Amino acid sequence: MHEEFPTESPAVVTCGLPYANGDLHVGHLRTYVSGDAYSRALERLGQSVAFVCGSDMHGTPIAVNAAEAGVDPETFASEYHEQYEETFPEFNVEFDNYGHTHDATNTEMTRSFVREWIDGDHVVEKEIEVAWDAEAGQPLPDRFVEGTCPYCGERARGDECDEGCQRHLEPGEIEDPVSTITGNPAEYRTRRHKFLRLADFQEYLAGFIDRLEGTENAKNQPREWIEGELKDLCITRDMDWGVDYPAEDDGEEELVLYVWVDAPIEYVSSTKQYSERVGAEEYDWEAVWRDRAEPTASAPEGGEIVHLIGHDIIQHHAVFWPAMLRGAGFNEPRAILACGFVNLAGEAFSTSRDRAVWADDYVESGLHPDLYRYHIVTGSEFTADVNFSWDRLGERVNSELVGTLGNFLYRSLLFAERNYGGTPEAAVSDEVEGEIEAAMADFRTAVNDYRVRGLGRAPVELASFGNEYIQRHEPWKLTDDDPKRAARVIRDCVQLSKAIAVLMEPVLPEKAETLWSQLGEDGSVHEATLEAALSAPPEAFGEPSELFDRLEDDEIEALNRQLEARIEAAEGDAEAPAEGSDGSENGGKDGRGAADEDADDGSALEPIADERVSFETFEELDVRIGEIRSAEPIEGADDLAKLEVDVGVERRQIVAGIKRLHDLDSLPGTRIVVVANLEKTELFGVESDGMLLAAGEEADLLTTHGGAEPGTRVR
RNA sequence: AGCGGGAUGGGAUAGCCAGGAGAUUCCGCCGGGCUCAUAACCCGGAGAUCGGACGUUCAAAUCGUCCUCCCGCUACCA
Repeated sequence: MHEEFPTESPAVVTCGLPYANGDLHVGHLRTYVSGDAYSRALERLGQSVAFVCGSDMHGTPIAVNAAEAGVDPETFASEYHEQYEETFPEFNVEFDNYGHTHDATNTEMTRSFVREWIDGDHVVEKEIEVAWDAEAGQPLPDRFVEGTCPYCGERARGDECDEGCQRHLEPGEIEDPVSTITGNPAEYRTRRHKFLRLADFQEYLAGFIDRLEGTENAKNQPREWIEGELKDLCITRDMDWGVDYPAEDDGEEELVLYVWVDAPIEYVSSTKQYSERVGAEEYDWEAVWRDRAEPTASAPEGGEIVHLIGHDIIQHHAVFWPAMLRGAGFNEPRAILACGFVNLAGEAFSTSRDRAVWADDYVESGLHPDLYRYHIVTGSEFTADVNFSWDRLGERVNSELVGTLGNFLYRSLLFAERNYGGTPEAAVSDEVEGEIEAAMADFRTAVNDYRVRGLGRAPVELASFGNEYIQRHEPWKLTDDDPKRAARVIRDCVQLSKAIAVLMEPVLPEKAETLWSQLGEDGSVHEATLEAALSAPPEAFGEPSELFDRLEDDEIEALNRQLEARIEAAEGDAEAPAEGSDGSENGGKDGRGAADEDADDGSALEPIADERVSFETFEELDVRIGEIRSAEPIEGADDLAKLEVDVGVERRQIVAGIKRLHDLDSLPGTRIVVVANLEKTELFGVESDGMLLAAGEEADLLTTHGGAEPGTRVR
């Protein structure tokens, strides 16, 4: 549907904005390295391309964490912004422009988007009830309120019943709301908010999703939203940290735009900044982003917009974002590439528990950035989740980069330099030329199919062919007997080396540049196009050196030990989940704080509550001995089991979260302790009439010591 | 619950959209070769009923239906 790369019109490649609220880890870097590699690959094809990004500076978590740290949000976010700017180049991720959402370009751009929506009559105002913390004197947006789900009775966050029925909750719906900031009950106040009427774009989005290219997950997942009913998107928040809503009258001065409004617009702003720096003749941001053709009903005209993101934010990019662009008369994304997450031993990183491999860890390891790049880009399919392991990285570096790639290049160039002082005079064989052409074709296909992984494999496969080729022709035996043939073989190997340099540039940019100069080339491989793979290298070049060093076992072991110790500390320990581990500097990273469910996992004992309850209050609980009669898992639920419990006077059906923690078959006959007069509720569609008591994360069931019969009251 | 992704020799992973001999690459294992090269490189071998069942087809890892298990998303996590 879209024209193949390279196209006449300019392209822009973006990466999801890092949220300026914590340190970067190797999971984040997967996206940025992939984006960098993809953008470089487009350049090798001769595509005009800008690679842009910026820090996401707004939103409630930053505001709250800044307040906790006693600084203003701008200072707080700017520190992380500056840190990111330093970190990316350490991984050879080189943005053409790296801005942030709080700069003037983005603030103005965002407001102009919103004005377009208002002019196009896509914005509606509604009065909604928002949760309010009287003590803190502030509204409680989104996750800063917790309470009880009105539908299923489970504990829920303000915006979503995350533990129970999974329903999205509108502001005001949640029962017994409590502020996660102060722990006080939240009250409700009526506020006027602005909404983007997404339904206006329903039909447009249906067409868009059919045109969208990229990874399968990005093309398929949004269909659920687009084909369903699109709710109005609340685009304002009661805060003072953010981009001010462009007020046309009084009374809205306190509203800022929702962080997901100004964040993606930074893609446009950052491109504009790049354009302004290099000049519009060199790169014109409007030619990319503006829909300048007659706005036909279907596809707009413009440049090629390619977004690389983590697969957690597909919806924002494939539903809200194109609607936002469309509503403001902008071009739409051509492709979205959504990558999988990096895990540790099958489990997600937990930044709050320091269960992660941080960008700094890698930098401090002294390993070359290109090694990480190669490993993360080629180690698995882009969309798949992947386990990070130093062992695996070491194995692949030693066998593929040192053994196959580095070794071929070194033996070829060393042989060429010693015997011919550079490139021997001979023609490249048809076989080798064909092999290089095939590799080039694979590379082009990988770019056009958005297979980032394919980019890194092409050079190693060519080197593998080279090793086999040089072995088959044994030039070291030919130098005396048949010098002409030897020269031809080495000429072939030198050409393969040059082709490898070009092909490896996207994934291994710094190493490719070193190889380029070893070949005696002037200029930079970063300027070369794919065709250079077939042009002759300079006649003379100097003695090469090994491009990659072997990673020694003890080096890897040391990194492994560090990581294992950290995982252990994160899992088992009682000490120091949040504030603890490495002091004040870490305070920011724990920012998601109370809302972060994995922060309070099997950790320190919580203090006994200060507030005492009266004996009468206690008496209100009817706690009884029960005996489990049957226990069966609830299909589809991860943790829930349906129990039938004999409480003496009657039998009760009780749902409990013990599916994974106990062997259900062995439970019948077990005496347990039950709160018998708890309100009935429905969990996962199954009625639960009572609650069994269990201790701790492992749900250690409370039972009896003597022979108390079912139905006996517990006091 | 809905949606998305996944299950492939001992481990890790390709292949699936466009069906064509049981399949890629890396690690590990066994045997051989070579010595220009970083104990590297090259060749050969053992090892898998491609998660399960049914179906479509001359032909299924690949297409369809159902099932099991894992991971993720569901509007503030890359």
